[in-house]
Amino acid sequence: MTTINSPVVVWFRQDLRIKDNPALLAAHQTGHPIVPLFILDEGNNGEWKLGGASRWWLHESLQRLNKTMKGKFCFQTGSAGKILKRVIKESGAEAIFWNRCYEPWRIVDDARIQQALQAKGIEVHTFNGSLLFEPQTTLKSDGTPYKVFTSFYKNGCLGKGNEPPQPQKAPKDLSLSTHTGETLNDLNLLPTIPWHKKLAKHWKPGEIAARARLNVFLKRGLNQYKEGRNYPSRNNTSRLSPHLHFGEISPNEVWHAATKRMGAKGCRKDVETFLSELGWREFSHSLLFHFPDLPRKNLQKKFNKFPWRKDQKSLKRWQQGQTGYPIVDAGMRELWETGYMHNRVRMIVGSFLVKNLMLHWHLGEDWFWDTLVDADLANNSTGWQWIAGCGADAAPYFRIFNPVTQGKKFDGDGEYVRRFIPELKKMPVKYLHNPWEAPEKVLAGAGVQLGENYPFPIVKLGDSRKRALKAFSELAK
DNA sequence: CCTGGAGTTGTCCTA
DNA sequence: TTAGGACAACTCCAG
Repeated sequence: MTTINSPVVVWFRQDLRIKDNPALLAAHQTGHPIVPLFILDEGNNGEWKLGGASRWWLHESLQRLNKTMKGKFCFQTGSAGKILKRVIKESGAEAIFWNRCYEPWRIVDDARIQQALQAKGIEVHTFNGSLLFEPQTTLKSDGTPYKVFTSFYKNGCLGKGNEPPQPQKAPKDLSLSTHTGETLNDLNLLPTIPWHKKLAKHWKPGEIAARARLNVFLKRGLNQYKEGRNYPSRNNTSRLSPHLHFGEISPNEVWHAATKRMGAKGCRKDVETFLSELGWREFSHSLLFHFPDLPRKNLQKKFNKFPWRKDQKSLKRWQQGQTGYPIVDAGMRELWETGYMHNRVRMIVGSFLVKNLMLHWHLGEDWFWDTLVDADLANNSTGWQWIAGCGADAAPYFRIFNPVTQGKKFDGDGEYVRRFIPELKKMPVKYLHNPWEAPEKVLAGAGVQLGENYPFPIVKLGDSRKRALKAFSELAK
């Protein structure tokens, strides 16, 4: 850069933080004033437009980052390529910094933008700000990508004594430069009907809240994590997923903070299990990178002829938490109410949709995409392919979750179901997960009238299980 | 190239 | 009551 005092641009995307943000740090170290920029570019991501819950989170997160930046953020809407060119020209910037993103359309678009800017003599500096290890660096010795988690994790990214980088400090005394743009509200991220107010009751987006969440988890959730993470009414899961998705906290920071607890008495297994969840995040991103069709195409081709049913009515019931299976309905209502669902329950509702209802995994994937605050292309696609059994390292087809067994096992006292299904609040625990089997007297005593204030099961477990097993086993032939 | 062990999270039946 | 095996075969991966 030749011109003294010419600004540099930092293009923020899924790295909405100042600590351990390599692009921001590098820009800061140039000594030039920084134009912090966010572009809402919805033109190039095909059918994966930001979901409703994600839009709310993004709005909140940007608002907080803008505050950290003393209100100097430059917001823009439109084509990223065009806007970058314009902002760079208008501001007189000679360099731009960003952290890389991994959605297939972004990889393509970013490469194009980088080339175009460099052709104009602009310095472009890009960094890894979102992953412990980037997907192109973790390959088998024959140069091909891993398809099995355990090998990927143990021999791949953590192989040969590899350790994720230590997090870097937040730059002090940022020198910021204003550039005219739109306001945050102009991005129109919030819905017109204020349904997002309920999300705000359960979540606090932003970097400060993300770090606070991490600390609460380390203090209260990590102990007994390995066991406790399976029980949806307990507070053992980290709930860091949306913070990680939007880059409000870096995986490096989370990794090293958790690793420090390894020495605590009896905590080693818990820490290891938690770290492996970060490993799954890496694995998902690796799969998406190497198999960009992952969100829409069965990784195992033989699934292309699977006889998915078409049944709008059942889909609706599933979405609304009206299937008549309490643990499934509680999960779907948790999702609608809070923008989140406990991991074990995600598997239960997923298995139910794909196996018991035999509806296409894309339908579940789409619904999660729209309603989850942690909606993430890599994690969402990998998860649905796994539960449908068509992905890499997938669940065997005969692994069909029984919602009653799962409910009794992992929500034995029914606390979770009662929390999200008030109409079953008074059901005795013996019939809470299978109210259709309760004697009339018990139902009446609990104020439950099946078919009136809580539905009868929409499918029979035994029959639908057999139907799925048959369909899945026929695929092999 | 060959070989053998293994693969996140289940369920159901039988003895 | 509980523990073990069947469920299916295939692909992946390391040596």
